[in-house]
Amino acid sequence: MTQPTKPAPKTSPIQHRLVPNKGKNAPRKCEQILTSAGQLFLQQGYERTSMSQIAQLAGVSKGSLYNHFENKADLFTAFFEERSRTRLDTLKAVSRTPQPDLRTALIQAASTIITLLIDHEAIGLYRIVVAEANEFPHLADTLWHYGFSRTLSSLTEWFTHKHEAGLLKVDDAAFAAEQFLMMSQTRIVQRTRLSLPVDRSPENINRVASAVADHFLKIYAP
Amino acid sequence: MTQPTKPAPKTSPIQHRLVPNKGKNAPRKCEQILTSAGQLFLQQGYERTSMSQIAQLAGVSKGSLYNHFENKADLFTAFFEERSRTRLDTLKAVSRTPQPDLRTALIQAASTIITLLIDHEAIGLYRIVVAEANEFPHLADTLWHYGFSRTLSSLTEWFTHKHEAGLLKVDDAAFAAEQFLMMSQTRIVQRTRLSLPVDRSPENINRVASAVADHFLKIYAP
Amino acid sequence: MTQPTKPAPKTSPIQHRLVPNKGKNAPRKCEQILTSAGQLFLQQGYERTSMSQIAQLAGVSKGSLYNHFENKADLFTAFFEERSRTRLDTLKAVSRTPQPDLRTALIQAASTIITLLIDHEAIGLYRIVVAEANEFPHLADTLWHYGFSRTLSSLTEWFTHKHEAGLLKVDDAAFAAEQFLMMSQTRIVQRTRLSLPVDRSPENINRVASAVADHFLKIYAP
Amino acid sequence: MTQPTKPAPKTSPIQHRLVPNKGKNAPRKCEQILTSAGQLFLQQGYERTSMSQIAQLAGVSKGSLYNHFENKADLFTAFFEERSRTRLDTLKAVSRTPQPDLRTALIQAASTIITLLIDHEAIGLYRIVVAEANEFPHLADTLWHYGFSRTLSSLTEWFTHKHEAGLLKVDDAAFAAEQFLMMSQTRIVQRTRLSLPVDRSPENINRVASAVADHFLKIYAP
DNA sequence: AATGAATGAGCATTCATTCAT
DNA sequence: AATGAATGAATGCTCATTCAT
Repeated sequence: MTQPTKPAPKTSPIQHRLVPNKGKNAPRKCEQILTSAGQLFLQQGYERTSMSQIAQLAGVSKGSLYNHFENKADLFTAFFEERSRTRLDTLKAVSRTPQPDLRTALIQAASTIITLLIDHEAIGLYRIVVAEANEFPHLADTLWHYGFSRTLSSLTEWFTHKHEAGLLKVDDAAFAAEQFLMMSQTRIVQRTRLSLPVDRSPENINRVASAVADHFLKIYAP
Repeated sequence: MTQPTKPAPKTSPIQHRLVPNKGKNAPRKCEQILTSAGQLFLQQGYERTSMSQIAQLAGVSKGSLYNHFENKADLFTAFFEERSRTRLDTLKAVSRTPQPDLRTALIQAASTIITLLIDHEAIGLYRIVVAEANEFPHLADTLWHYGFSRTLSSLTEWFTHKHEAGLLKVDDAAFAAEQFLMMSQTRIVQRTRLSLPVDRSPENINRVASAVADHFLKIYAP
Repeated sequence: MTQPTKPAPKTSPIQHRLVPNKGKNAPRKCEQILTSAGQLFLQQGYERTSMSQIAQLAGVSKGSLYNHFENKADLFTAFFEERSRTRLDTLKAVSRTPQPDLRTALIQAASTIITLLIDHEAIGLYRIVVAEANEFPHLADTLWHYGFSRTLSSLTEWFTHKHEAGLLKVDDAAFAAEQFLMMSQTRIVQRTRLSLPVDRSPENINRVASAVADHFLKIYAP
Repeated sequence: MTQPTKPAPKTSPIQHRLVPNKGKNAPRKCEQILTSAGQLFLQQGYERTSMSQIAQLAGVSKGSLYNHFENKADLFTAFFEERSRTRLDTLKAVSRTPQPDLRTALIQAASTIITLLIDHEAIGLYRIVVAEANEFPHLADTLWHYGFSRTLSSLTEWFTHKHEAGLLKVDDAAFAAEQFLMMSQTRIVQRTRLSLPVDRSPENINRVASAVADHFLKIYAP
């Protein structure tokens, strides 16, 4: 390898090509930068992360950063979109797995949501959106678009289907979905976001998820 | 303790911050500084606010800042505690006003919570806590202590009382309180925090509050 | 020699710069670069013009610049020589057009000189020579060689001829030529060079030119 | 002395106070910076001079520069105005010294002008004005205001006086003044500005000055 | 207490130039 | 000949903090 900072060539024929890529190792630099930037942005936020730090962690020169991204804000946005897309992709799959009965399905859905939302990276992304809402208003759009929006659509569709099947009585399925998402954030997610001490064990997650499911059924039982 | 740059012994993370005051206008200076600092911190966050900016807005010299506060982090903490205390004081009054029937009381409580939480300053404080959770972990304690904690106690007490009166069937009043608080944040509060467009009219607040109350009653009706 | 970063032997400071040309559109690239470089150098000066800018304006890659020119200084010199040669060529033609009487001829000569010297590009070249006199001392030689030198020779020859014809009494024709050139720069040229507001209308040019001619005749009338 | 970089206290009760000055050594820092900046700007021009260089030469920290001047452009402007004012002050005194006869006076005036204009610093200031005419258009105004304008007024007044005394026949004294100034720049000044080799000996200056005087008299003799 | 000049480390960004492709 | 990613030094400037007055 002629490139000193890159230990292994990527052989996968399928790769994301967000950046023009002539040689075979061009995308690696870009990914490397994005990965390092992400690590730092998530940990320290936008302002506390310097371009020098990113360059150093990525093992490239400071000038290289500017060959791939116009400026710090651009790099930040690129990182955020990429992470939002790849990270939250799984959220939309909530409720996909078929379950014998509705209650079990709801518990599983709530449980999945909680688990996903207290994931280190999801917390970081949320933190960033809230922190930089004034400076980078479009981050919220991105997070909403790739994150909540899809989850909500998925849940809405699901509830509508159950409504038609007579298993639930949901007049405003969209609001119900939003409410379900919100109720799932009670205690564990909420406190985790504030870095407050909280029991995040699977047992506790399941306990909260069960309560959410039960309460949801009480509200929307036909 | 949790403050990064100042190892000084703080006997309690939450305490009333009083600056020695000899002359008659000494507190003026201090207040002036805190007010200006608050304005800027809430608007731009910790990192983006410089001591020079604060000094300029407060109309004092840069050096003066350091006569009243050890450093930037100390000033920041002082501002945050003062604002949390004075601002969120009202939150604890939720549910105080007596109402003819329970549903109306719940609607009013939810409505008050929503209105308080989407207030410009409350949003700013929340933003700051989330943004600086890594660097200033004690901010969350402060916010919790002065904010949610009291509201939750108040609600818990209320629900317990209603339970004993046979008007509700609440086994875990603390969880119910937390859930009520969370449900109240559906849609309006949640989206406002992300700076997403949302209808914040009194009518819509009331609509959401009513839904919260109805659903809460469905869950906890005896 | 006089070039700061390039020690390469130049047999003469002034020489025709020809770049090897194999294909048919090779000179195109070179010209394109020189044209774009010129545009930028004249507008912004040497330091403020970056190689990236030049490459972008010329529509070539940054690397290409270095295939045609050793470095920035070399490109700058090449541009300056080419422009000096092609631009100031016309200056030598001053006094060529035959006129019925001497006064008319002098007026026309002064008028031509003024018009040429306040031309946008001539001003730019002068500006550059003066600005970079320390860093690129040979620019002055080039400008002198292609510009003033020829004009002065032409004028000197002309005055000598008139002297021999008894129409003028010029003992030091070279000094007279230099003086004529200098007097022609009174007011209009001088102020234009400093970007000061000045009336550059043909009428005013003619007025100044007439004054120059009349005064010149008063000095050197036989 | 408490200040390490300042070897001697200024005791003079009269001093230029362009910058607020509470202590006794505050103005020194400012002067020190201006002096160093001037030295570098005159030598290398605006773009090639860096703030670091200035700070280093002045013996102050880079940050200090920004306590006294808003930015590089501001420092540059301050330097230029101060130099223009103090330097060219003497120019207005041209023609002040009484002389037995007009010719001698004219020679002396021309000689003074030439000597002043080929002074190292005057050349530098002129160079800077021409070089930065696009970026800093107000420099020309400053130079004109403090330099040529006053000289021209002085000469104009002088010529008018001689005209009224019947010693000259000058209809447009202002133009005559401008012409006298321009003629004085023939050869020596002109070439010096372009860094071209030229004989700058007092004898040669006197020779040119005499020619200027004689020719001027031929033009404007009554 | 109050001031504001001084500091020097750090910031984002640009630059001319190189070199493997 | 042409490309454009890579480099690392240098740029103008800001920052929290100190300290003599």
